[in-house]
This record gives sequence, structure tokens and C-alpha cells, in this order.
Amino acid sequence: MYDDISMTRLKDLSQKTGFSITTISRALAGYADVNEQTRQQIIRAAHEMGYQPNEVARQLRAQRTQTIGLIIPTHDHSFSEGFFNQLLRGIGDAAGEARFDVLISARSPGDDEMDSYRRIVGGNRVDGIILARTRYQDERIAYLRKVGMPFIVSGRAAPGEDCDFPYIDVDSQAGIHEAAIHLIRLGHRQIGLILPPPEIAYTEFRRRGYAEALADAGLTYAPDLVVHGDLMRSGGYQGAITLLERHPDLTALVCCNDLMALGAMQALQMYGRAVGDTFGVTGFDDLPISEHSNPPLTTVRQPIYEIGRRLVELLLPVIAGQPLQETQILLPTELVIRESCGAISSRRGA
Amino acid sequence: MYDDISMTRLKDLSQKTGFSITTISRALAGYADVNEQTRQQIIRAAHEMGYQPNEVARQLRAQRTQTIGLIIPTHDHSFSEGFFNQLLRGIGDAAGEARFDVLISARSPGDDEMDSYRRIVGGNRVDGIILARTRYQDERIAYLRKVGMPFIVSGRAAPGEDCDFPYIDVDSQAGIHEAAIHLIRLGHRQIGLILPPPEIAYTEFRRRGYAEALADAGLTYAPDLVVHGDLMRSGGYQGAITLLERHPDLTALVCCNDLMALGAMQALQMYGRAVGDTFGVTGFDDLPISEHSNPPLTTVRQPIYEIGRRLVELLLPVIAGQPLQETQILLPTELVIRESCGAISSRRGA
DNA sequence: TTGTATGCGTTATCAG
DNA sequence: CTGATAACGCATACAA
Repeated sequence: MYDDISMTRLKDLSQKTGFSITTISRALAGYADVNEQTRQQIIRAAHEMGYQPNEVARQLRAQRTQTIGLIIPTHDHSFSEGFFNQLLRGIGDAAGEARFDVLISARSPGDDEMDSYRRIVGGNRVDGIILARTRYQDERIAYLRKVGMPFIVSGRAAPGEDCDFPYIDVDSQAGIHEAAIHLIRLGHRQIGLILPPPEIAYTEFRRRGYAEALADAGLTYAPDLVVHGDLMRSGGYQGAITLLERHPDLTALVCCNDLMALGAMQALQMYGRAVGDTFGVTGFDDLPISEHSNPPLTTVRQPIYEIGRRLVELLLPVIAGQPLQETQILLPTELVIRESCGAISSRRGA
Repeated sequence: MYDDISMTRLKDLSQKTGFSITTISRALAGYADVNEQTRQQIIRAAHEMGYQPNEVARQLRAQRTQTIGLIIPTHDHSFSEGFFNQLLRGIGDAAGEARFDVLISARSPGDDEMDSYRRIVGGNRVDGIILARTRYQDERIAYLRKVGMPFIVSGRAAPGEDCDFPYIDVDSQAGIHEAAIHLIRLGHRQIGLILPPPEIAYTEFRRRGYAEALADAGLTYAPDLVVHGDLMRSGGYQGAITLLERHPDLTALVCCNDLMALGAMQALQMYGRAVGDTFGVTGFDDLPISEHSNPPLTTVRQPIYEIGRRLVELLLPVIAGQPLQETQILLPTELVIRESCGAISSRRGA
């Protein structure tokens, strides 16, 4: 209630200077058809009274918000450590440079996610949306398309689904393929896979990368070597245990993100496996943390920060109504080899 | 330009149903003085046409935005790994539960930070602000106070400055004191300190905690055992090297956040110091990463996520005009002892 | 129970 | 060069 002590409006400037609101507005906006003396007088008054245009009124008037929306499940613990931070940093930087703000809607566990979308998007709070972690039959995408809100997606549609929207994704399939091949080259034959949850669109790409690598090496794909995890440490931990119980002869594990790889390593070490020596583990993402794990994690790097930046750089023209040429971008990954993948033949001291 | 395909307004519902805008508005808002049949008819129409109230118009009308502002330097690399993520997660969760969104303004390197404040705050884009990482003579606080925008601060004013605003902080001084005492008890006498940048308000609290601990143990405070770092790994790395060059007999290092401690450990190990054995290192924050460093970091834990939540919980009543009782909260820290602090006498194999 | 009129603060159109 | 007026979409005081 003790708000707005110094809230100055055009009307106040008008009263102070004696000019009309229109003239004030035009003077401040830099229009040429304002007497230079008048302008100076107005600018001085605006300065004195600490005038700051009401952005909400501007938004209503202009039907533009200079804001990008991002709807994320902050309550999802994988948020706090993993992918989203880096992505947000890239988004924030690029948005800031373009004088855009970022509106974050954090859906709480009980809520319907679509409610957030309807409120933010349908409520005209943003000019465009960045959507992350695509899902099968993603109704968010269907909604955004229906209402015509500019959007860009981090991650393609799942294989076999229509993918006629702008996105940036990395080639998960090739990335996981490379990681699996790396393990195979090191001599591993019993290789488990910890996938993301099945509803996530890229899960199938990663599964395929793994399956292909096995096929390339003449190994058979055993479904019981594959489990799903929750993309957090706990998922990797439990997944590793499950696989270890099923297959005590397991010697390697492909994990579909770094957090799960870290959790898996913990379980493996608890089970007495020598990760980095006789047991191999790979991750995906290359989070900062992964460089400092014990042993340092061999992982499939994706340029998350850069992706965040480019998402914005792609979204802004769409918002401005300029059709893009390059609208679907598939980035390569890079296998970062550290020390978490040993050879199957013990090489300690070799 | 191909926007707003399905943008329905009250006016459209009015045309469709034949009722006035007022009645539509009141029916949808659940007012009792609307004929129940009318209401049903209106609700059905709203549903059919996918009506979603324009939040910007509502904001302008109500002079409230249901939004909390957070202005952060995403370009600051410490953002992506450190304190802010966790804080943001806490803020996001608590805000989401209260149906508030979070507006993030990411100032780019070149910009004047105060411009962001003026635009967001003076522009009425938010109902309240969360301000993090207080500085000396913090002009942001002066500004928020001047314009009467509700705000709450993560971190007190620096010692000796007025601190008549609501905040949540941890007792840095006691925390660092405890860490330093821990090292002293383990036999360390030559203990370095890597502080945050001098302009940060809590820097002096942490310096005092260190100085006090030395005094308690009858050790003298040597200014050349103290350096400032940038709160990132690089700062810890460089700080450790500086101190090591100055004092080759150094056996322990108190670092004012975990990231710097991690960087310092790297430098120390490069210089052949046995961190966790003959050399002791402590951090501050207890980031998830610190549990998994090598060796695992002994650190002063602060409940960052919880702080984020409580910041929102404190801010909301202020926004609602309810004066708070407890307005300045000082939380205790907790020393989490892991393996990065050895005793000065070699105990390898002891 | 419903409708008319007004205003939130801004910008654009148009007339003087 | 300047000003009156309208409109963005919504919600309310007041009238009918």
C-alpha cells in the first residue's frame, strides 16, 4: 500500500511543463517534429521527476512485451544442477543483449503444465516461447502452433513424428553411438544403457545410437541391458544397480546424461567395480561438474550455453516477423574422453 | 505477423453471446449476481473460443503483475554453476506455488545494471524484487527504497552500514570462523584466505570470521595471507597460486565459496600439495558438486534452496501490504566435514 | 440481473 | 510544431 511513492506518469510531466501528454510522449520518443527547446524542457522535467515509462501500458498499447517465455519445472531436481542452468545462462545472455527479458514460469508439482502455457502465452505475457525437452506427442507444441505464438524448441520431435517447427538439437544418436563405440573399442562386450524417461523425445534417438553401435560391432542388442532413469543422480544410481543385479558380468554403462552417469558411478563403486579401470562409464552433456568427478567422466559434449544463445537468436527474427532460412539446426556432439572408461583387460600399472 | 490467429477477447465473447462485456467479465470472474444460465452460456462460449484473459491488460488495470523480479548477471560465469541456480530453484518453486511468475532481466556486460532496475521496477513490470549479493553502498537498495518497490534481499548490508531493509542472510562470520577453527584444530598454523571481491557486502563478514579464529588461537593475522578472488574457479586457482608463491610454507586455505575452493585445490595439487592429507582446504556454500570433488570438500553449508523459498515467502506479504513481523533473518551455517582438510602432521597410513 | 461509462498509461492518428 | 481524441483489453462504480 505504500507503493508508488514516486510513480511519475506522462500526465504528471504534462502538468509540470504545461505541454500536452502527446507532446511529452513525442518529445521523449525523439520525434523530429518537436521544438528543440520544448524537448529540452521536457527531458529536464522527466529527469527531475524520475519519469520511467510504464512498460505494462506500453505492452498493452504495442501488443508486444519484449519478453521471452520459458516454462520450466524448477521443482524437478535435475533443473538445479544440470542442463537448464546452462541453457538459461545462454538464453539470458542473448536475450539481454537484444534488450529482451525472460519470463520464467515455474509450474509447481500439482499443476497442469498447460495452464502455465495458457496463462503466459494466451495471456499475451510474452512475444515468444522457448520450449525445452520435447516429449512424445508434445501438446505444448500443438498448442503453440494453434495459437500462432512464435516459438523455438530445444530438441527435435521424436523419430517418426512430424517435426515441422524450428528447433535446435544435437545429434544424440551419433553422440551415443560414438560413446558406445568407444567402449566397444576398449574391449567391452557387456554394455548396459541407462535411458531418459520414455516420454522424452530424444530417448529413442539415444537408444538407436546405442543399438547401432552394437550392431556395427556384431553384438546383439539385449533389451534387458537397457533401463530408464529419471535424468538425475538417483536414476543413474538405481539403474546401475538394476543392471548389475541382472548382469553381474556387465563391464560398461552408457548413461544418457552426466547426472545419471555420476549416480551410476557411485553405485558401481559401491558394488566394487573399478570405474575407469576395468569398468567403463560414459555420460552425456559435459556439465562442468563432470570434469571433476572421480574418475573424471568421459562424456558426449553438447554446447548447452551456445544452444541457449542460438535459441534466442533464432526466436527473435521469428518474433519480428522475418521468416528464417535455417530453421532446423542439428549440431554435432563431441566425445570428451577422460578417465571413466577403462579397458576390459586390467591395465593397472601397464 | 501471423500472430494472434486465435486471440479471443471479451469483446468477441460479447458478440458471440449477445451479453455485454461487463456481464461476460463478471460471469467469468465468478460474481454471484449473474444469472446461472447466463453464466453457463458464457462459460461455454469462452471455452469454445479458447478465451484467455489478456494478462497485460489485467496488469495495467489492476496495477499488479503477479510477478517477482530478479536481476542477475547471467554473463557472470559463477551463475551457471553456483549459488544462483539453487537460489532460482527455490524462488521458482515458492513463486510458482503462489501463482507468481519470475521475471529475469539479464544485464549484458556493457550495460548499466541500474538501467535494468529502472526499466523493470520503474516500468511497473513486477510487484516486488529479490535482490541478491548485496554490495557496499548498494545503489540498487537505495533506488528500491526511494521508489517504494517491495523488495527483499539475500544478504545483509556490509558491517557498519545501515541495514534497515528486510533480508535473509547466513551468519558468514560464524561460518568462516568455524571453518578456520577446524583447520587450526587440525594443527594448521599457516592458513591463507581467499575472499570474494571487496565490493561485496559479505566479504568483510567472512574476513572477520577468519581474523577472529586466528585471534582465538593466538595466531597473528597477516594481511599478505589474504587475497581476493572472483568467486569462480579461476579466482580460487589464481588466489592459491599467489598465496603459495608468497608463502611456500602454507598448509591450509579458507576459501569463501566452493567454486574458488575447487579451483584452489586444482592449483594446490598442481603444486604438489596433498590436499586432504597435509594440506587443508575449506569452502563455503556446499554446492552439490562439492560432495563429489576430489577430495570431497569440507565446506560451510548454507541452505541456498531454502533461502530462495523463504525470500519469496517473505516478499509476498510485503507485496500484499501486510507488514511482516520477522523481517531480518540470520540463518546459521553448518560445517560439513569431508576429506579436504588433513592434519599438518603427515598421517598417511596412520 | 444486466448494461453504460470510465480509467489504467501509453502511443498513434489526425486536425489545428 | 502542438494538442485533442481514440484505442490497446480489462474490471469496476454506478445506473437501470
